[in-house]
Amino acid sequence: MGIPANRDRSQDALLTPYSLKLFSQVQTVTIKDIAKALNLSTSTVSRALRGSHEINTETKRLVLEYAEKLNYKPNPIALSLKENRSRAIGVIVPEIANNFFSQAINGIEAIAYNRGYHVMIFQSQESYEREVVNVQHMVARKVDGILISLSGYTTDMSHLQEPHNNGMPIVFFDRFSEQIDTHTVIADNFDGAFQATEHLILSGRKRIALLTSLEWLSITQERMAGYKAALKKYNIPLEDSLIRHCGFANEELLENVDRLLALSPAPDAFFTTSDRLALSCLTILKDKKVKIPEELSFVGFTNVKIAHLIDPPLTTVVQPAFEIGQTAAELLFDLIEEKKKNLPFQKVKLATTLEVRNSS
Amino acid sequence: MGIPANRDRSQDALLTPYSLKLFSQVQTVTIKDIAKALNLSTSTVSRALRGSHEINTETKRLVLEYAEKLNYKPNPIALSLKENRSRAIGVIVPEIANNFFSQAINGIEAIAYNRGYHVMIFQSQESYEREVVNVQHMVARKVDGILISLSGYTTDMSHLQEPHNNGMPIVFFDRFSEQIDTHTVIADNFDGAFQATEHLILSGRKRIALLTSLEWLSITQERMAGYKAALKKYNIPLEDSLIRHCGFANEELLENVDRLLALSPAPDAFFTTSDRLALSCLTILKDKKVKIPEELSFVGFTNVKIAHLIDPPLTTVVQPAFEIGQTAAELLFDLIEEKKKNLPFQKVKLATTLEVRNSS
DNA sequence: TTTTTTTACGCAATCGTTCCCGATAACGAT
DNA sequence: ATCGTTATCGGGAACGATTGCGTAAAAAAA
Repeated sequence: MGIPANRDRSQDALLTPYSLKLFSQVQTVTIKDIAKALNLSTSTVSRALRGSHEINTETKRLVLEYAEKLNYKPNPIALSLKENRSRAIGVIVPEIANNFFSQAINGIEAIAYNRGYHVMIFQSQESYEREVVNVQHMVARKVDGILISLSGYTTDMSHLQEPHNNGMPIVFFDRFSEQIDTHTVIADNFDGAFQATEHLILSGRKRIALLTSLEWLSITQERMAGYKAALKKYNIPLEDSLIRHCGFANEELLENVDRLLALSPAPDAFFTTSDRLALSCLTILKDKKVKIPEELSFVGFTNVKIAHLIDPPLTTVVQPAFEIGQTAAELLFDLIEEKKKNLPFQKVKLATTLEVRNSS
Repeated sequence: MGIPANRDRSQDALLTPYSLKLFSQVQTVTIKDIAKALNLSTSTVSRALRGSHEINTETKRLVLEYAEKLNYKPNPIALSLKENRSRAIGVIVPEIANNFFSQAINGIEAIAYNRGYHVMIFQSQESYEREVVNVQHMVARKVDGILISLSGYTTDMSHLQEPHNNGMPIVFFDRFSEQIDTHTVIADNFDGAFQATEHLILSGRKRIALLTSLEWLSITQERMAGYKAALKKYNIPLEDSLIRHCGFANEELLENVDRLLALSPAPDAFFTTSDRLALSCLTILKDKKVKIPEELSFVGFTNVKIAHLIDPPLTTVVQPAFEIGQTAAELLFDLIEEKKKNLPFQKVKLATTLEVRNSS
């Protein structure tokens, strides 16, 4: 009986709980508020706020003062919508609970904050699907650029290829893919692995097991190559059964360690090429009462801060994580600000250091 | 002379350098594109996309199909601008390179992703100023809620008080302040410290030094209280000189350790109540060749994953970091979605566990 | 004094989306 | 024949900020 079609909506409005008004939004001062208060147009206020010369000095003063008084802050979302950018960069790492990555993030943030950019951090949790979702979210949120270290299971690159083709600046660090032509920043994985292996050889080890990450990862390939090169230099025959690839499950690692220890002759050294592997592997070996370094030398490839506190103090290849983050961020900003836009893409390689301790 | 007002724009398009098209923006399909292509209005398309009943089934099908084909994704920025929300929550922690916090973040993300929210992670780096900037940025970006563990130097709360008063849902975890009335999730710091101290007492220690964080922090207060309660229970006199507060600089810690060791009689146990303190302190003690646990028992309050690998294996109070993150996130979503809006704010306390190892 | 220039501001479009109103049929009921 | 319903859809105003263009008045040049 004469009930309008939108009855529900008006009722909704009436039924809106008080708390919604109270809780739903943080009111902010807008340029419009300032304009109304000072009897100016929004365009004038806008120009005054950015100090345009075509605004009267007195007017500018009025606007600036009033804006200051009301604590006016420009709405970054409105700006993003208008300008298709966000003054933020996105970072994707497999996990932040990993010293290498958290240090790299610190390096990135150091550079970004200096340049007035914000950093959005995402974890792929070593999941390809999560990585895709994160990339899409970042793109949708109009980040000005992306820094990424690929998840362990990322082989298809179309989620990065598409934004890359459309002009989104992307820089790889640590784990990269050749499929996308852009800047890359990595530790000198080859040399790090070479040094570690050479160190083990020079300390008398001959059957050096290599426990390494998923085979197709760039870091795995490079570290494996360094290992092989060192063996070759010292004429030690390469034995495939000494090389084991591990995913991210602990059982997998346990099985691989078992197989290695079951070899005869058994290996006399373990070189594990990641944070996670090194520590989990050490745990397993200690459980098995393997004496380190007497029965087995042990070298890690990790950035744990407390390698020296471990029993035995852990010999480890350390990556310049902070610097890697810094460099990657700098290269990204070069792309974003199109400084050196005609220069070819670089592959920056930063030196690792071998910290020799008692475990080898 | 009859030049239309929008002449500039068409010229712009012509004058737009190629590189701008190439580099500046990732083009996306909008609702307008779909409307134009299908000869519909944007409102119809919008409604069709969200399955409104007042759109013809056939029209809906057309729109949905076309949107699918062009891979239409709604622009979250436009939505945020319109709806004053972002479907994202913000997290601020002192530092992510800390197992407790990174585990808590994982707990938060687990809950958030289930609910279809994104998580924005920020570090205060134990700096009050950074914390303020981060909070403001999150508020400006219209996060739907904030999870925060306060920086070590945050005493003034106005940066949180203001958004809180304006209805921004905020939940504290780990480090909180009584100044803001909202949900809080913490480990049972009192009980954790009590257990650790009691454990030391029962194993025969009498002069237990407490190395703890900045005095005014909630966690410090609680842990100190637990320590004192345990002493009292066993009638051990409280000695102020055994309690030392440390900031975040290493020299400060070194000085405090020196003073403790110089006491006579010297302490026979160290209880350090944070990740950072425990590990740095252990490093110092090992440098000084202090024998643990013979000369000195040592208990930490940390979430390092490799406490068992340390020499000596570290006795430690472990906080349920992941669960703390989960619980905090759940409470935040309760606030956001106004489920239990009339319930009083809770202070959730989750049990810690004492993992006894050789260092004590 | 007349013309030109400068100064200082407002108008309106735009970014992508939603949603409040209308508008226009078709249809059945009076 | 008139009217109210219902089903479908479009117009246009928001959200907050920027910016090209137009233009009045004031200042400068003629």
